Amino acid sequence: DAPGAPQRDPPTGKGGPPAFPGGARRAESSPGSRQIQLWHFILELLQKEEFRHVIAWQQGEDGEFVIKDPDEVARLWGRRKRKPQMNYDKLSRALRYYYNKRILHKTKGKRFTYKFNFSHLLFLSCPLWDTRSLSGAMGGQGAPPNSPSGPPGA
DNA sequence: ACCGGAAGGT
DNA sequence: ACCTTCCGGT
Repeated sequence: DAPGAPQRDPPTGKGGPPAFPGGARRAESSPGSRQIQLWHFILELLQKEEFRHVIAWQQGEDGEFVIKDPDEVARLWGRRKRKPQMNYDKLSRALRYYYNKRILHKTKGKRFTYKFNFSHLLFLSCPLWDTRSLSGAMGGQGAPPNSPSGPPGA
């Protein structure tokens, strides 16, 4: 398959989704089809051999990856989101918003290099999960769970 | 290249 | 909420 291929349009129900009373996670349109998030897409590319010339894990550093072809990653992302005017400048701004969310941070001094905070991602997915039990298991092809059903807590 | 504020879109 | 667009500053 092709991660750059756009997703099918989910049938929009009528009325639209009103704000949830609890302020908790409401479905964007329907429970199964939320919009793809950038960090999901990045992981999607990273887990496929066919894109190793475009983006790849940095050897030796846990969760660190390097964008080898920024223009191509931006093109694929724009294709997925149906934003043909996407470029690396805009994509990287979106990545920068992840800094405060503690999903990503920049590896300073290394060009086009960022690092996932897997511990934080796992914690968001499952707050009771003990990350110490799999500290060594994420070098290389770490495959984090696909359940970002985060408890807001706030 | 990289940063982060500001406004806008869905 | 999660980006997209734009842009002045480093």
